[in-house]
Amino acid sequence: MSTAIKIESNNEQLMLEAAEAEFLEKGYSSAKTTAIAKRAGVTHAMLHYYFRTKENLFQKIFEAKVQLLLGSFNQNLNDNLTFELTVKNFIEFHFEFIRKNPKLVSFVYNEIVTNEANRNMLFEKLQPTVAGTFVRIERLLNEAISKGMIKPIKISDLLMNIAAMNIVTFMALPVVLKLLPGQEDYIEDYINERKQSNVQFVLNALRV
Amino acid sequence: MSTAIKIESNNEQLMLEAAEAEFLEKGYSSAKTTAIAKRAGVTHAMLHYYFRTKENLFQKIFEAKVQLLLGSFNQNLNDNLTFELTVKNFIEFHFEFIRKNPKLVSFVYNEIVTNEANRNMLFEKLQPTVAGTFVRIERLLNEAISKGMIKPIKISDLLMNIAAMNIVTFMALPVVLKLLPGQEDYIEDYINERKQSNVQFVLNALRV
DNA sequence: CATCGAATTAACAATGTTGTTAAACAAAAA
DNA sequence: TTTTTGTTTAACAACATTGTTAATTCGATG
Repeated sequence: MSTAIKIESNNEQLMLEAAEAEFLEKGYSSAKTTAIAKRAGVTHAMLHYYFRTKENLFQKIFEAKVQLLLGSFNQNLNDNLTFELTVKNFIEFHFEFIRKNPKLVSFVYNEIVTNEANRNMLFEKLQPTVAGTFVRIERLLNEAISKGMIKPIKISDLLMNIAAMNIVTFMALPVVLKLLPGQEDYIEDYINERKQSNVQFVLNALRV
Repeated sequence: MSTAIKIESNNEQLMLEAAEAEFLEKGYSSAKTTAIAKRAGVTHAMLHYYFRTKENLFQKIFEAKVQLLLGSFNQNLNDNLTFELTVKNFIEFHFEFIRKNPKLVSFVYNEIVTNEANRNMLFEKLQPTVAGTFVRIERLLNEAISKGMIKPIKISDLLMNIAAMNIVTFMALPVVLKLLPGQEDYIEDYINERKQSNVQFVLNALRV
């Protein structure tokens, strides 16, 4: 859950947790330091004593969240599996990561779209992590294609489609909740069905 | 482009256009009435004279944008086509709509997520429009499935996947722009390739 | 032209938001 | 106990943001 932020005092911990919740819910510009302080149960002067500025506090949270997001790409791809099974595992791993961190993607996305400095920060951290996984998957993909095991497709298209289908599952939750009125028990079913459906959809699209 | 908002004066027109741009770029809470006024070239008191509150002004824009978004579902489905061609047309129509209105989806999405009143408003307007198209497509889909022409799939999954794959094409633009540095000429190519790729991906996933 | 009403402006008011500061407080070291 | 150091609070300051109001301008109509 919580990432690599070192905590000295108890209040600092409380403020970081409150800031994380507030920033993830509302984004940088809509989050208010006063609201964060209230949420943490401290005076808002405390925030400034510990972090000086809203910007500083945000950077701590944002950096941790970027790390978390990038970490989700560090999957250990087992070379011994069939490509289909590799894809299945990849989709399910990604799906479960989004399920555990439902607000993460739209948070990071919004901040990199609205702030170029954040965008550049993401890209620096992205280079090593993704270059490794990306290249490995691309090699496996192209091997499978040249062996005639799956239909040709660009790795970027495949990854974008997988991410999109998984993410939309959770982005649509506010809508789904309205369409399944009252029966919040079915949400779990909806999510699990989407997971299977996504795997099958992609595998069907890839099969020759 | 511009929707069914009646304009009395020239300044009102300018303010509405400025508000539309500002709200679409920043969302309700980050958009500032002073910025909208400056953008329209009028004093900010003018905004309040014409619209009284930021909320009023926003509602006008938001309602128009919801209408526009819903209108994109009013496709005339030709019953005489093969289901594959119907799907192809549907994907391409949706893709082109998103291309023409790249900020629309994330704008409407953000506002309905963060504000329950907006969510309810959307749902009221959604009932008739979508119920028609949705049911028609579902019927065509189930016919094609029962004839063994395509693999079984839930209509909601199919539509969500199509929407997700199309939308992610444009959501990813800030990232793609960084990865294709300098050569903004290739953006057009990237978009057109995505369009074809999405159609093929979905059709491959559906084919028996 | 005079007048009426709508459009526009400048000034102000109220509240929200970020950030500072001096003083009070607490805990540990001398 | 006194000192010292870091923590916490209350009060304030500066600016932003939304909204109001009274005065002014402008255009049409008598």
